[in-house]
Amino acid sequence: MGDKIFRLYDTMSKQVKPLETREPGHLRFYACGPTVYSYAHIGNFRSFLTADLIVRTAKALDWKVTFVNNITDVGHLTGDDVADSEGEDKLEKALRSKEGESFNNVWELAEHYTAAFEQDWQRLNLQEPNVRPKATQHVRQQILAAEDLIEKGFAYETPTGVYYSVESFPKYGKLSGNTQENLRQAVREVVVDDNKRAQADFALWKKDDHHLMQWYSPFGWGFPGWHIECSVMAREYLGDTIDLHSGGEDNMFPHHECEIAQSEALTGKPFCNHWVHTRFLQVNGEKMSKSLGNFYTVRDLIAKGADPLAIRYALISGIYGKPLNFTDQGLRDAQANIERYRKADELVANVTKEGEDKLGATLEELYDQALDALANDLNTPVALAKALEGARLILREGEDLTIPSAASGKRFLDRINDLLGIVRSSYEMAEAPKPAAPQVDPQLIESKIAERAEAKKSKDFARADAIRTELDALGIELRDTPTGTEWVAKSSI
RNA sequence: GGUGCCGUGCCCAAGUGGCCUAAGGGGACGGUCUGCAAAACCGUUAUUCGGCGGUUCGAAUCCGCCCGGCACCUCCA
Repeated sequence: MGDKIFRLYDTMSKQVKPLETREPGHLRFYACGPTVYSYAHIGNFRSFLTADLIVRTAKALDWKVTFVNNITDVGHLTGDDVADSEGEDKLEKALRSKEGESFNNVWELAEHYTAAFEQDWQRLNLQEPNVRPKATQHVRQQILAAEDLIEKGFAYETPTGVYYSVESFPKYGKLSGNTQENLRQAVREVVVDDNKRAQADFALWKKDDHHLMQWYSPFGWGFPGWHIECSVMAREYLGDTIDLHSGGEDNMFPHHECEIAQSEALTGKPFCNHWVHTRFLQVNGEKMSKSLGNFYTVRDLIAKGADPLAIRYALISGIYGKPLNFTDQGLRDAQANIERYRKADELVANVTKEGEDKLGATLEELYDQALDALANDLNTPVALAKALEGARLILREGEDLTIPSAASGKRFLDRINDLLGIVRSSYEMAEAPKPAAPQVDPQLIESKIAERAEAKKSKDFARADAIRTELDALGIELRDTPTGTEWVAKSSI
């Protein structure tokens, strides 16, 4: 099994190629994490889910994985107005905004959103990274890197900061397909800083003694540039050359381009052998934006009654390299599928019938097909189709499911869950397991169900149906099963 | 202007030269089950792949042009 090939599209070479590890069977993987100035939205998580599926696939191939996902808790600049001079800090801006009013300072704000991010991460059932380093805890290394780059002739100091000289690194632009000539032309319209040698030069350190987050450096008070944190943290936890680096498509330029320039200038070695970028998520066929009102955070959707695993399912139902259209209908589709897995999972847990194993061989084959699909440029739709086919095979047996078949079924669901994370969450949810319908008292529901059972017993079906209709209006759906009546809260999504 | 991704049934979405008269899900319709429902299960639902040309024995898949969507080009995953 260890000889299976894991193919992924590589942005640098613009082709699908085998993911290779410098140390056989050990993947060193860095995924760019969030800037913690607000709650993560589902588009952020589409990108993190790509990383999660890569980790899961690699593990399923029996690789060892060292996975690093950073937290950017330094504000940097909003860049909406002036990019590299006096732009506004994102954390500072968030601190002043309405939702920021409850924080005493930027540090508390960053901590709050970091904790929220980690919670969302777990709710969507992503596997924990080996290291989740924070930019603020690596400022010293970032300063040292800036000094080192000056010494090596790749950077220079000005009255406003320390800048990387793009012209000193001829490969700059290779990842994103930009030429330095194009960048010169594009940048000229946006940025004006006469202290910089070339306008495309980017900051390693910003001098600013008014910034809410500032540190002392040989260059005076200030804060590090955005790109240097990833170069420093990737090197610290994964070494000079890493196997794989991922991020959203917007990270291609400038962020990853700058990382390459910094890291390779620092070490003289190749920085990364394989680049993966996730395409943006669209919502109802449009760009997700606050002004269009189609901007969803993970917690908003959960608060509206969406099952976290359904959100996960919906977000991985398209290939990472293509735009994916997220719709309410898509979320409901996902919900229906998640429920099927839950049903199958329940079914295999309670079996008493003796007999043959009728499912083992077929399920084994389906699992292999699902894994093959993921190993083939992370083809999640095919993997999900195979997984669902297996779940249906289990459900089809129903009451006839034998103990050996159920054991095979359980093994299948366990392995599918390790691979795709859609059967059950690895994390204990502190919140109520039954989402939505918080306004309905469960005791009331139970008493209504009991009342209805009496009515049914005395063949008063009109009364029974009336109770069912009554609860339905409250958002409670009844299901009569051989073992009694169950209820589910209807999702409001 | 430069650099990429994409356009498949009512909706979402695989497939990227023959196994495609196009996977899978949702929806709809029919059936099993049920007092009736719901859930689950079974079945039906694209001779066609944005448009027009071309290459080829053969194209949704390759090439050209056109139309449409998305992204990046200094800090939004």
